[in-house]
Order: sequence, then C-alpha cells, then structure tokens
Amino acid sequence: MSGIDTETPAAAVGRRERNKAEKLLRIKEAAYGLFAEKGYDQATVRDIARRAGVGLGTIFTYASDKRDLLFLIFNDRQDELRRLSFAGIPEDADLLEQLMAAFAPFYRQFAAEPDFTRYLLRELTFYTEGIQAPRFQDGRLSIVTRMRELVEDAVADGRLGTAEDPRLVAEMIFGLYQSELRLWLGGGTPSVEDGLGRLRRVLAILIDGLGPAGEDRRPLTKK
Amino acid sequence: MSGIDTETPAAAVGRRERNKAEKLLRIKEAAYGLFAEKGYDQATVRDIARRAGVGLGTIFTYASDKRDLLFLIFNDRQDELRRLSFAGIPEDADLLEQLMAAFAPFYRQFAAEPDFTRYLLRELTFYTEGIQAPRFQDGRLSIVTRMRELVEDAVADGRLGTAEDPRLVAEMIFGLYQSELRLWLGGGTPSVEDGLGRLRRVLAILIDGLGPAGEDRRPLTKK
DNA sequence: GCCGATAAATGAACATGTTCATTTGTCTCT
DNA sequence: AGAGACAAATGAACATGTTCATTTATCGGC
Repeated sequence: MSGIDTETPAAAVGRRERNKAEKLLRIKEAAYGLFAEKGYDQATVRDIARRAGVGLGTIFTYASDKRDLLFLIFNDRQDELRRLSFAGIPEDADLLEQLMAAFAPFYRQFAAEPDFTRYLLRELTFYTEGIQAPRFQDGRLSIVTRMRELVEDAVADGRLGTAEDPRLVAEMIFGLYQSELRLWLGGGTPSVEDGLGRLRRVLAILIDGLGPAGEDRRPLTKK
Repeated sequence: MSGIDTETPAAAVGRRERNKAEKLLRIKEAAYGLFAEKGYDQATVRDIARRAGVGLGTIFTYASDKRDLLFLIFNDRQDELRRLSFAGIPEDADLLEQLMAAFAPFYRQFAAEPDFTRYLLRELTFYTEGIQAPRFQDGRLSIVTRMRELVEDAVADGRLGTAEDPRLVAEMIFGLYQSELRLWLGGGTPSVEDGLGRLRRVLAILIDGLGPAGEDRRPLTKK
C-alpha cells in the first residue's frame, strides 16, 4: 500500500507512537473487562493478552506486573475522580462539610465497583515498585496535601482553633478515611449512605475530640 | 521394634496426634526461618517443605495456602503479644497513657522484624478465607473490644466526657493505629521511639479534638 | 496379632505469573 | 529506496503456588 494517511490528526505523530497508544488502550480495556467479569485473581494475563489481541509478553512492556494493570486502569479514573472531588469542596463551609464533600465522590465511585476497589486496596498496601508506583504516590500525596490546605485555611480564617501540625492532621484524616473504607468494603454490599454516615461521625469526633468530663473542656494532654 | 513408649507425657495421646503436632511445629519453624532469611516472596513452599522434612503436599494439609503459613506463625506470638499488651495497661491513668501502654509492645515487636510485619500487613488486608482467618478475626476483635472497654471505663469514672459510641471510638483508635503502623513501616528502618512518638501525638489529637478557635470550645458539629 | 476403615502424607501434574532471546516493525540518514 | 540502528512485540521456557489421585500410617474392633 502506498496510500497517504493524512486524514486523522493522530497521523501527525509517528506510527510507532500511535501503535503504542492503541495497544495500551486495548490492554487497559481488556484488563478492566476481565477484572470486572471474573475478578482480579481469576482473570489470567493470558486471557487479557488474548482479548487485547497482543502476545503474552507484550503485556509486560506496558505493565511491570499483573498488579500494575490494576493501577494502570485505576490511574485514569483516579485523575478524573480527584478533579471531581477537589472541585466539589465548598469554599466557605465548616471543615467537616468540606471533608465530606471531598470524600463523597470516592465513596460513590467505589460503591459502583466494590470488588474492583477491594482488589485495589489489597494490592495497594506497601506497593512501592512498578511502572505506576510514582503516579500513585503522587495521587496519595496530592490528596493529603489538599487536606492539609483545608486544615490550614480553616485555622487561618478562624474556623478551627488547633495549633497542631496541619500535615499530621491531614494524615490522620486520610488514615481514618482509609480505615473507614476498609471497614465499609469489608462487609457485604456497601451502601454509600451508610459509609458516608459513619465517615461523618468519625470526622466529627476527630474535630470535636473526646475531651474531659464536665463543662471545662481543657486539653487533657500535654504538648 | 516392640519397645514400649511410656516415658514421655506426650505418649498419653495417640501417635497420630503427636505426629501431627510435631510436623506442624517443624513446618512453622521452617517457614519462619525462611521468611526471615529470604523474605516472604522469595521463600518457596518447596524450600519450606524440604527444611521441615515433609512432602510438598503436606504443607497444604496444615495451611490452606502460603499466606496462611504467615498467619500460622503470627498467631502464636500474637496471642502472647496481646497478653503482654493487656497486662501492661495501667489501671488509673489517662486514657492516652493507657492506649500508649497497650500499643507499645506491638511497636517493639514489629520493630524487631519489620520485613515480616510488612508482609503480614500486606497479606492481611481483606483476608477472610483460610484456616487461620477466624483466629485473626478474633484477634482484631479482642483488641478493639479492649479499646472499647478502656473508653467506657474512662467515661464511667469521669476521666473522659464524650457521649459518642465507645465501639465507634475504639474502631477509630484502632484505625489510627493501623494507619500509623503503615506509615511507620513504609519508610526505611523504623525506630520504636519515633513511631510511638507520632502515635502519641495522633491519639492526643483524637482525645483533644481540633476544636473551634478561641477560648469557648463548643462542639462545631451537630449530633 | 490381624483387618477393614479412616486419616494423613505425598509428589506428579497442572495453572499461571514472569523472563528473555529472538523476531518483527519503525525510524533516520544517505 | 536501501541500510543500519533502535524500539517493540512475541511466545517458548521457566518458576512456583496449588490440586488431587494414590500410597502410607494409624486406629478401633475382633
């Protein structure tokens, strides 16, 4: 064939790049489909390669291992999800309302595919290697950073009175969120309403504290 | 051989039971040794079987899968560790001091074998099947229950003024502990002092709360 | 002490993640 | 257009967790 291919914008980039992009897309779609249909453990890499129409070894030029396929898929929607989350945070509300607005989109997304999320959380613990690892670190980091900013802002304009390290507080918030997520997904079919209800109570307790008895709420603890 | 074996107390039980107990012990020792030497992923089940002096298939009559070996080992020391932890909780101290006393033995133990603990935490997430699973559920449950009792006692004798569900508070404490553990073990070589220091700050914040600005510490949140 | 029944042990066979030497395709320079 | 250089694709080969039909050991009853 000597046909000139200038009709698509994608033709601007070389054939090599385009092929790579197409293959990556096919692999991601095949992997997501099979993970959803059969579960992470049941879906074999050979299945995924066959459905994607590539050789077995090709998979491992796009993902460092099977686990990485999970992250490859998740990163795409996680970017979008983070954008949605951050965009939904109200400017002038209580910290609690801001946090709830930030976490709600995650709960909604996770409730739609609980199995997938369970695999993800399982494989995510102590994951530090692989092609996708840096983006993941970035993801977690950017959420914790956003939480820290919310705390800092709340302290700055007087809605919150803590003198604690905002970074530490942000990590507590994220830790409680993750812990709640695990409990929520640990049971049967998780309901968004129940999950967010519990998260709200937990975050409210964090903000209010447990406090000493009686009317005089002096800090119990020494600095 | 027609020798009569009545010298050991163990001879009271049948040969079958004794053989099983001995093999289980050998398997646990071999598995622990190899996990410690080569790491969980590197140690193969064949290695373990060889060192324990049993056939490959035999391993799987004592553990439902490789992961179960990890729990088999951990359960033994976890029982002892829980006893140590609970025994060390001072009767009449602040809740914070009680919690710190309860968690300290765990940190000390985990710092002694960080790799092993990392594997454990990694494999533990959403683990609901296998021979050892029920004991694990019991373990987590009994720790959370003890935390709940501590909270209830503190409220009952006026050291703490919260009206929140003690069970929920106990789960928050445990969640923060787990989150801290993950951060602590996530870095390089974890120091007990640093880990416990951060945990203390985190639990202090939980007890004090973040609170509104100024002197009047009224709850920000509605019930 | 012998015998059927039952539990335990075993390793060959299998399934599947991963590696890597080889092949195939694309690009660049002339 | 052709050649050489480089990147990408590939599947056979390997490593290792797991299953299971077969073999071996132990038990209770006679």
